[in-house]
Amino acid sequence: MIEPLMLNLRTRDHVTMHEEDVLKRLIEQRREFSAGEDLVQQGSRPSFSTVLLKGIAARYKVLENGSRQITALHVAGDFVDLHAFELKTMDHGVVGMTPCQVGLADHGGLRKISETEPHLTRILWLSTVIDGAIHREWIVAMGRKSRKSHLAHIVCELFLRLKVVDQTRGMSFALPLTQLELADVLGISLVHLNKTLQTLRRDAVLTWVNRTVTIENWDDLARIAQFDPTYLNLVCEAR
Amino acid sequence: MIEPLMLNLRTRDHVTMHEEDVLKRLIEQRREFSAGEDLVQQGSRPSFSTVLLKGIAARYKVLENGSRQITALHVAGDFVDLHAFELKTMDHGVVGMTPCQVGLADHGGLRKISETEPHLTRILWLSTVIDGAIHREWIVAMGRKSRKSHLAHIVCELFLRLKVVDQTRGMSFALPLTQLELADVLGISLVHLNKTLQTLRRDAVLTWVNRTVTIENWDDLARIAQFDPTYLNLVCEAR
DNA sequence: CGCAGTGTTGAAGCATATCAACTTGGGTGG
DNA sequence: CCACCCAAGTTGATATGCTTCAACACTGCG
Repeated sequence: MIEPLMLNLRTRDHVTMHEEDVLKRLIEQRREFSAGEDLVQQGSRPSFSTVLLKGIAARYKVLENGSRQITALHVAGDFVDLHAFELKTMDHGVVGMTPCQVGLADHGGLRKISETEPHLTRILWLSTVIDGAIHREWIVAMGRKSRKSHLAHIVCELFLRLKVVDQTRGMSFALPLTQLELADVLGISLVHLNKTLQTLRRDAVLTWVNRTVTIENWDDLARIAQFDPTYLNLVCEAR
Repeated sequence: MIEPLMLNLRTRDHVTMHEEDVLKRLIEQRREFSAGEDLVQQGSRPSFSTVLLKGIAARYKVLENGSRQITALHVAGDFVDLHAFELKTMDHGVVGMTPCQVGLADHGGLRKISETEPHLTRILWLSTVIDGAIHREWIVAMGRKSRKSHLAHIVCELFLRLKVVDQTRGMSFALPLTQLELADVLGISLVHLNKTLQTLRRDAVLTWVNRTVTIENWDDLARIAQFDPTYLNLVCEAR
């Protein structure tokens, strides 16, 4: 089922039953990946794009010295490499942070959609452009926010993105990452991430036990993060 | 004339004469901005997108404490806010780093193109997706590279992007930014940028005098930057 | 039971910010 | 034409943030 994808898209624009049908036929094939497995290899030229249906995945690059930077996190309902339909060659890898179930969208089928379904094409285009907006927000957080603020920002963002696809419970959500993986998101060391996390716990804005984050005080968390959700485009309007 | 835009697009894919005509008719209106002026305001809902035809512009966000982070640099031939066609609301501002000449592409016209010109639509989509690829590369540089490496990376990237639109002379190009502006690109302090720059000069990989950068040793510069141009998609293939 | 992955802690050293002063060069008004 | 001014660049000193190294605690699992 491509439910999460539909929840994701319908948060931003109306999608007709016909368009939903087209997507269902596009994304017939399924695959499963275990945690730590690459969903997409850097340098590959995939003939299909991948929609995450279950789990959490990350785009990443590894540098010469072996350090890794995660450039994006993806949740159910996200295309993890729709841009590959345009770029052809993957300039980064995508790895599962958890066991992942995905759907595959053939590039031939996508091309056909771009020829016959202009509105649906714009919606798909939109979803790549929202990726870009998130990238920009991450750049701002990395460049000009404190690590504490950056971490708070990531939590705020993940909460809202997971809420869209119905993966939150109250103010809690599953965050089955290790601290090392989170450090690779922020671009800091494991030790420093650990200490930064503790400052947020000490401020009583969140807890993170049993791989589950609970936001205890959204307003304070958002204030620490200087979080403004505009960039997530959680607004349904004609595109 | 939209020459730089055509050079930009034709580097990535074949563009027919008909498509060029369509773009010419789309981008009829011109505007001029002086250095330091906003081309696009954060929070605005523009009814057109902006192609930079002359000059250098930057996307940026300003935080509560007044610090600024530049999230992208744009050169002639770049759409600075094509994503606004999809996102509707600008989540960041765009400012001219130099006097800028731009062309305006009406969103109504873009919508029409998306209905009638699928191939051209894919090319425009591609250009937003390349923006995203550049964002990711910046995230990697900010998170996991040394400031020296990051700065070298910016120089390598700008050189290749300017070469595409014929704005280089040999191994030199105009870089009419102040060090303060460059510091806002890297997300570091002005003082530290200055000292980082000097390490590159000491390594004799580049000079920067009279607002002109000359790359004295590309191989060393690229090695310091760990620069791999794949992400710029400087490859002409059918999209 | 022991092992491996994960989380936590403290200490030492390097990287970067901040503050403050000084230099340089081009532009402008007296 | 000179004196001045201002923006941009440069430099050194000090303080803070962050990394690295190393050790130890906890937990789930074979």
